[in-house]
Amino acid sequence: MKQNKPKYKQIIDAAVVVIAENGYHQAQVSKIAKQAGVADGTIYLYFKNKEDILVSLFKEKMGLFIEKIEGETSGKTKAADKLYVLIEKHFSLLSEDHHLAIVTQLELRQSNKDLRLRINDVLKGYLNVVDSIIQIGKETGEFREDLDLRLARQMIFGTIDEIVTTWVMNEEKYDLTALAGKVHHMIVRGFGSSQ
Amino acid sequence: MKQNKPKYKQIIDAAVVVIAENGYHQAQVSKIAKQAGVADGTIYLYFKNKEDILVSLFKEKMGLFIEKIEGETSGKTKAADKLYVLIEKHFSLLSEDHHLAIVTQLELRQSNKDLRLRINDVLKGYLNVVDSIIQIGKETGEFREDLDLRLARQMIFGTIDEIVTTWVMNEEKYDLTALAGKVHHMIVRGFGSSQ
Amino acid sequence: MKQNKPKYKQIIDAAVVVIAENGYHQAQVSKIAKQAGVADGTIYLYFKNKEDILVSLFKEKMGLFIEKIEGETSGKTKAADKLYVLIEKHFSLLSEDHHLAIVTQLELRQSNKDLRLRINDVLKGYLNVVDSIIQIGKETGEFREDLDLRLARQMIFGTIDEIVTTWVMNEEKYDLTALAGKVHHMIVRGFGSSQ
Amino acid sequence: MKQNKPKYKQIIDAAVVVIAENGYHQAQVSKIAKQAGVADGTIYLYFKNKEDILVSLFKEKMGLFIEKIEGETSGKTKAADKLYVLIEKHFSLLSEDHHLAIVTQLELRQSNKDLRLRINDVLKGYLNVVDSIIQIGKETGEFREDLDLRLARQMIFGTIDEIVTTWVMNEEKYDLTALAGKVHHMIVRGFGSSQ
DNA sequence: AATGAATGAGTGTTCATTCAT
DNA sequence: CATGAATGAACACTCATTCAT
Repeated sequence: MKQNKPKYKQIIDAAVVVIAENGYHQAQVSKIAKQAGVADGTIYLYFKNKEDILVSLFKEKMGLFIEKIEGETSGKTKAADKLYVLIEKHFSLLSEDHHLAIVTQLELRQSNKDLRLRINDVLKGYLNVVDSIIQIGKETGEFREDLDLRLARQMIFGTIDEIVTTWVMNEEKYDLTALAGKVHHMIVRGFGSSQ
Repeated sequence: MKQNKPKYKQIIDAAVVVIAENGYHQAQVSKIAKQAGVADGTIYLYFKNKEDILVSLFKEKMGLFIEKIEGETSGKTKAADKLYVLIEKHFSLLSEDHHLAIVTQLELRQSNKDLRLRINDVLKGYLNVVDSIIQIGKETGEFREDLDLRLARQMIFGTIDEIVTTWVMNEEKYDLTALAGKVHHMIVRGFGSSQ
Repeated sequence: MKQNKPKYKQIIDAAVVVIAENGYHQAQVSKIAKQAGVADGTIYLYFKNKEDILVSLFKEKMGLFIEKIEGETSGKTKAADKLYVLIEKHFSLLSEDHHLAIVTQLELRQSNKDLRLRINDVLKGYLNVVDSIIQIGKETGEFREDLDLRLARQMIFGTIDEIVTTWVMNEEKYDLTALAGKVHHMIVRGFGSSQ
Repeated sequence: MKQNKPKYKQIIDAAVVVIAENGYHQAQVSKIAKQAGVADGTIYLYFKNKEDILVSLFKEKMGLFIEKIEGETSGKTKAADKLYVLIEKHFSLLSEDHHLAIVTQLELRQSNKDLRLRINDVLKGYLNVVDSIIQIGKETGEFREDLDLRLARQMIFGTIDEIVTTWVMNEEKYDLTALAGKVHHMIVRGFGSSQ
């Protein structure tokens, strides 16, 4: 398994650093190799081509991301609590990894359509977690019965993603994780004054 | 004012078509020139460089977009009604312009950080409309007093944007405008069952 | 017609020089461009890719070659005389163009199968001239009636080509053209002594 | 002697197969190693470098080739008969070894000048056989006294080689060996009608 | 104003060879 | 003897921009 060889992870971590610090279009393979401390050619012993590095990067990092979030949400029973944990964890995980936040929110989005389609595939794992939370909420009566699953999922992901992206673009000047409560409340209770 | 000369608009419209049909990275200046029916060099009499075409494109189209939405929302008194109109109009305007939808939702996002910052500047006009609706809602008591303006804005924009992007990626297979009501309800009332 | 533009010929002539002096595998596009006094990119305004330069080179040069030989042979009536002129002209034309001789006899043969097939296509023009001479000879009774056209053609071309190649590999140390008479005699009369 | 170790021949035979099936430029050392059933590095225990494989290949195969032809020709007394046997054997040996025919006639010619010079060295053994036949013919009066040894040799080799190459390029669709008689007659008696 | 020929900087990938095990 | 992971040099081609006409 190539995934277990140390150089595989070494190169992926190097790619995150290089992309975060130089931008997507300035992340040449030779720069990644140098950062990883290997020769250019060595990259191609572990990855089919440059795109494969980027997809693998996203898979590895997003895989861990989803795992952690799944682990945390499974500790809660109520859908609303699960949702809170998801938001809070999403924010905190990216707050803790400056480079990864830049890469996933800004740089990787500059990739071409093919790459973005493959990235979206990986994202499906995350969206499945979201879906199951909504489903549970509907079943327990916490959420409206007539809630549209797809739209609800898109609202949750769209809101979280937009908030994180703005935070990254603002150079992470404020405490993202601290916003989790308010965001959670907006999603669950909406804008309306409680009457 | 160059903006009033016929070739200015001609080139921008050509850019929309070329980018929509070929993708951002295959939208060479020479292709845009050909589509516009002018020589390559002529482009540079109206635009400083390629980036300038894209920013101008976004400004022109988004300007019209904002104008129309502002016009429609001003016809409503209540914040919730204004918000509904904004969502409905946002969906319908993009539904009506296939090329523009592809360009703004998919292709232009592949641009580099600089260009995206300038695009965000243009977007501020739209976000101001959103802000004023939220503000009105808070003042009239329609919306919660403690609603965080920035977060609310990000939720509205993030939700709408994610829904439109998914719709475009799904090749616009379903009726986007028909979703306005549900989306509006989710935003204003949240997921919670009405108690 | 691109073929009439001065830079087209300029680049082809540069390619002949560069290949002759550096060898096929050391004839980089940038070297050819430099020799031609144009920018690298200019090459691609006149040629589809590197292979296209080489095929065009062969077409142009071999085209002239065939034209001249056809012109000279048509001045003779008897097949044997035509054949003599063909051999003599073949030798003298390559004797006069040192660079071309190296390129066609040694360097261009290092190309891959695809390119060689396209080169063979061009050669067909030359072989047609040979064929028509043999045909005439057979019709006039100068040559044996049962002479196999294909084999005779291959003997003529194989002999001439081998002699020229050896001469080029020996660094053109002797007078090639002076050999025409003997070669002609060997082909027409064979090795046999008195008949 | 490395030449006697089993892996030496194993690698050479692998090279013939790989070059014949993939072409000269697609015959990577790693592919040859795989075909030979050894590790890449093992190649370098038996050969100085890649070029050495090819030269050795040519030496081994051409050595056998010359041996066989020498053996057969020595069984004849008259020069013309020896020449016939040489042509017939040359054709039949290559007809029997499809891979070798492709490698010697098409693929190995794509090598660079250095390699071709070393290949020519090996070829000298073959040309010496040809020379001795011509010499004998001149001495016995079978061939013209004033026959130019070098040109006669080049005619014989050039003719045979061209005929074989064409046959290989035509995917060996016809019986090559059957042509020996006609070719022999053309060389010895020429094109002229016997009067 | 309009043209379009010319420019030239920039980069992913292959593969012969080495050498520590 | 044998291995095979690691090396790193080398190059065709694109395309935004310019400027002489």
